[in-house]
Amino acid sequence: MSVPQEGTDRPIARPIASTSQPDPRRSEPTNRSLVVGNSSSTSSDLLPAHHPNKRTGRRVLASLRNSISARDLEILKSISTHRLLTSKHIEQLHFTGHGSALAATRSTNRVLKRLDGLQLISHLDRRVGGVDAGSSSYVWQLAPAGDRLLQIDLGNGTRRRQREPSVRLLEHTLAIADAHIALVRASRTNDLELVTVQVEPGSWRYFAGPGGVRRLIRPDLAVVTAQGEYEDHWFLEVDLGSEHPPTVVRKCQLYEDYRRSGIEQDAHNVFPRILWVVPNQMRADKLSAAIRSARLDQSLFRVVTKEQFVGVVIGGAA
DNA sequence: GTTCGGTACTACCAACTTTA
DNA sequence: TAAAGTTGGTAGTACCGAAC
Repeated sequence: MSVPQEGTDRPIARPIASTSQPDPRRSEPTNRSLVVGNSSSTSSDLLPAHHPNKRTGRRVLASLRNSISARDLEILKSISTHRLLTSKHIEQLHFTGHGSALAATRSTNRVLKRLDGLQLISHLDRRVGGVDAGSSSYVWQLAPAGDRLLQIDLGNGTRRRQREPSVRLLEHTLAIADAHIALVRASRTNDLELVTVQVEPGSWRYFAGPGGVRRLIRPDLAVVTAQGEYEDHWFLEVDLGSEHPPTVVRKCQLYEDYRRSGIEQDAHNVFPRILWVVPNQMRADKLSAAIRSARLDQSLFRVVTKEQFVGVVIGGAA
């Protein structure tokens, strides 16, 4: 669902489902760059100048790169993109052609164990508290070697610092991955066409606030879907029920400010609808009431449960 | 507290596929 | 063609929540 720019309520390439909302565009965009975290340094630059294995390390990584399959590399890229993924996430993304679900799971675990053995990935220790009952999946992250290998492959030089995530960050990161993979699965069943999905930090948007102050909105996902003749733009905010409604309202206000900048409309002719994905109906009612009670453009926001979320995206203009 | 059922994961083995 | 790698079936362990 997209909110059209005033005066140009349809995009150039494709008609867009839209709300009838005036668009008070104001300031000229002063900063439309996205933060992608790239730099021009090479992987050998990542090692200290005095490092005794500065060149050997790169050769080992190059050898590793040649020894792993294309699927292995895609798995590393997926983990890098999301920072943290469970075994089940990786199975749903990369192990879809197996004879049975059990076979897919087994194959997934074998491959992950092999990549773990190569020290390209590592898993967190937490395995307790799965869905309803039972153990939860392993949660995987790139190991330093896996990170460097990807930088070589992608020609980037920025490494991510390895650290144990907090429980809150872990849950939020995995919930975002859940949402992304739910869309991927829907696209596989032809329920919708997934045009683009940007995760953080690619989903971030900078804009100029009052007085030219640089401001930033950080959607969890920036998604463009297509259905038939229509293309829908969304900013997804995955809510775990941990933020107070006033905090959510402040974020909504920030989205309205960004909309007034006109940056998104200049790029796409439309402004995305902001979709809050919440854990249950009670939370949905609470956030909806908070947004209603604030001086916000109601048509810009939609609050849905995680069970309703894919259906709403498929519905587009719903 | 015990039992049961659900989920995730692993080990072993056999069959199949790929590669040198 | 043989070795190596991959895949799938079966059986088992570990862990947790729910029911009793």
